[in-house]
Amino acid sequence: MSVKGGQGERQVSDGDVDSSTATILHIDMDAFFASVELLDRPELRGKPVVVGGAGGRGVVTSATYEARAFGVRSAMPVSQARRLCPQAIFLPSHGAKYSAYSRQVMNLFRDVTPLVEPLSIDEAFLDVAGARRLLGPPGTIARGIRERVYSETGLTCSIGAAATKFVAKVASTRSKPDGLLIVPAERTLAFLHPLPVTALWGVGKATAESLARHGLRTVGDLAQTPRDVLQKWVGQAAGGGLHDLAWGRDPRRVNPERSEKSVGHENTFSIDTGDLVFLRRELLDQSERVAVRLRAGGYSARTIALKLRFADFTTISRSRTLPEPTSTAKRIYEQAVELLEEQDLAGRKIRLIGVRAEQLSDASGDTLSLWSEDDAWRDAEQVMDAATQRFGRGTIRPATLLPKKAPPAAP
DNA sequence: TCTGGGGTCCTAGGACCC
DNA sequence: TCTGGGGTCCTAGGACCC
Repeated sequence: MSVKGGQGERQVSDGDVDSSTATILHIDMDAFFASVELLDRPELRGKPVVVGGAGGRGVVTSATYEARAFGVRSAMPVSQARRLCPQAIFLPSHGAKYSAYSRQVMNLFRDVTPLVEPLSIDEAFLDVAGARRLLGPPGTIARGIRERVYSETGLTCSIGAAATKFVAKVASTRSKPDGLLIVPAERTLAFLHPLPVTALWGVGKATAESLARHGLRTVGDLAQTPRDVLQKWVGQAAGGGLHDLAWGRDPRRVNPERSEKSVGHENTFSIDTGDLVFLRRELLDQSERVAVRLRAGGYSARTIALKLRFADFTTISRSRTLPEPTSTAKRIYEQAVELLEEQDLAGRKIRLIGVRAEQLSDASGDTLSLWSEDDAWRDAEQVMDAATQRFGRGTIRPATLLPKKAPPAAP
């Protein structure tokens, strides 16, 4: 039996498979950013299209399957992608557009069940156990979602259905693109054990190499290795986790209410710099963005972290925990600058700087009431003035999210 | 080949407390 | 004199994911 999809029909799972035990769906949009771009550029359909950061230092964020055929992959430097596939069409990212489509499909999922856990901008887990009475078995629900996603957005997605989150995730990956793969509970081990260890969520380059040194290449190999031996090789949590996953054990529930644990912004410069005035100005901009997002989410942060990446790509982070939580740009900026100025840069050039707010809590009772947006504005102006003196007026791009002169509305 | 920006989670050592 | 044991917090770094 084939699965009705968007652009074609693709058979992945056996037609008569009983999906009743595969109540967790993992839904993953296909080549999401590139596919969204194609909606506006239908003439590019069927061609290699690459979405990536503009400028000399960009990486590929999304590539059509036609581009992947040339070896183009996500996270690859755009310069390398150009060499692999010179005829590809390279497009810049449009983040706001992707967010809008993301919201649309997530809301569509919530029509099926409230138990939707978004994992990233283009994927989510759904627990459809409770939706079965109304909507039928998970396989039927999944086919319905795939049709609705395509008819309402013109985008295709792939769905894995299984008894656990982790197997559903592996299944959706193996069904790509534009596919559906159902793994009934009783077929879990037969499905998992032949797969390479790299198919497991959390096994990347380093872990795969470490496992290979011990002769472990498949999930079945992992399952046959005693748990404590695995833990010795790759660490307590990772080893135990891998052993559980290799046996299909994954008790994690679909959690629709997961909250953020940190909020940050970072920026890689087109040219490495050691100029402190420029770096402070960048920190101010980033601190503003972080603060705005904290307040929008109703959060305060107790820890502020600074991230620096040097010209040689070595990366350091320095963090400090505050006496009390904050959601103000001023405090965040002050901490970040303090951490920056404590570093002995010794003339080293910097390619990236970033700020992150950690240890988030509900904002009630935080320091926002003690601080006015006017304070932040004056503070911002001082830094901007210094930067303008240093670089000249025309070269300073305004910090886009500096507080407006109008005071914030009282809560 | 020359490496983005958004995150999560884990480890490990030291401080500190009981 | 030679030195426990556990728990929690803080910090730095790194693997990993999309």
